[in-house]
Amino acid sequence: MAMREGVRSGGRSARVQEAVHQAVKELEQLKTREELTVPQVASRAGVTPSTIYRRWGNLAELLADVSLERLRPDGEPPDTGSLAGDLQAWGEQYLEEMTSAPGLRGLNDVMASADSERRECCYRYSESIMATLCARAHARGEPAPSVDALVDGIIAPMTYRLLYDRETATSARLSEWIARTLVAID
Amino acid sequence: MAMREGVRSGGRSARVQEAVHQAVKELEQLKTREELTVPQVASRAGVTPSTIYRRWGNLAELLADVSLERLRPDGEPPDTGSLAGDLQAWGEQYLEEMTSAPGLRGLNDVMASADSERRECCYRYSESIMATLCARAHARGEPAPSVDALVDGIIAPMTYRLLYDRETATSARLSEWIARTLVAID
DNA sequence: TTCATAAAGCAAACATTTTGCGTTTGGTCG
DNA sequence: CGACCAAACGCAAAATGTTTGCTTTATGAA
Repeated sequence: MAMREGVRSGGRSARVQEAVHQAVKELEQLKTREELTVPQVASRAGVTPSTIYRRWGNLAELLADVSLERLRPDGEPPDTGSLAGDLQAWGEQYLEEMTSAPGLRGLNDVMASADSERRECCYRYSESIMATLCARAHARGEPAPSVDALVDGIIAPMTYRLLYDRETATSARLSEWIARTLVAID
Repeated sequence: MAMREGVRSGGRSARVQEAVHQAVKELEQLKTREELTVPQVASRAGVTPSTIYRRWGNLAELLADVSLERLRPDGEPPDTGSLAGDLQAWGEQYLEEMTSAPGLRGLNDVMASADSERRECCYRYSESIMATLCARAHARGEPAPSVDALVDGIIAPMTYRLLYDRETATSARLSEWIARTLVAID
């Protein structure tokens, strides 16, 4: 009875998804984005191309789907004892991830996807991390800006620089963004 | 002698480029991005597909190339008498452009391009506008932040919200970004 | 176990992309 | 000005990728 929209969750369907994702991850390391094709992925995953086309639509969506997983934060950000410290620590690690070849490709794959929901998903990841750090600050009795202010003051310039002018996405600048954002607490 | 890299600038080459760009602009209004194909564009431009493939590589790059033109600022931003006013006026107009269907598509096309140079180009457009407004402020004897501070404080959150959470890219928020950025002048 | 149907396989039809080769045409230099 | 070289284009065949109709498999619920 709990069947809604007729989506299959377990068994073969899940196995195929897993195999295809795995195949993409493996092939990404052997080939550039340009020379990666759906038939290749299908063949390595032991699946027919039509399965991939019917499920993901095209290569861009498949890649975005796989990359979104990689972009999802996997653990709690480290607690350094202060909001500024937490932001710096988390930001530096994020910058490092995103300036690496796979991180950059992941970012691009998500940006290239026609499905805007995926980008919103990235946004929500960042938002939830900022909320976590904010909550921590409050628990410590530390004054903290709103989550929106953190997103606008730190996430936005960091992401903007990563996307538009990679060279300037540095941890030195990160410090400035943090400082500016934290002095402006109402 | 002024021939560098052997790129053709005039004559047929330019005519073909113009025809292809024109064809893309026309077809964009009749079809969605999904149903637009290289052969279609070629046919409407009176050109063979192979010409397009050899020159642009693929549809994504062609669309990004065309969209980059649209994104280029075409005139001087209006002078309102104050830096805050200039930023608000320019920003509102930019937001309006970018939340429209063609503006959004243009933004997406550039983001989907594999060529990062195009994104850097967008960055430079914004940077030069901020520089213009800064120079104006200086001429008036008004205190003004650095261009980088304006980019990080205003362009970045505006672009970030446009890309990741369109609903929140509003002129009300723009006012906040401007206020925050201008009070922080060193 | 049985049943209904979502999802996968298969293969043919279809569309797009690549490529080799001959032709046109800018830009430069004698 | 006229000849030359190479870039860019056209054409068409070949290779490759994508879509689609139909059949088969196997999940989840009764």
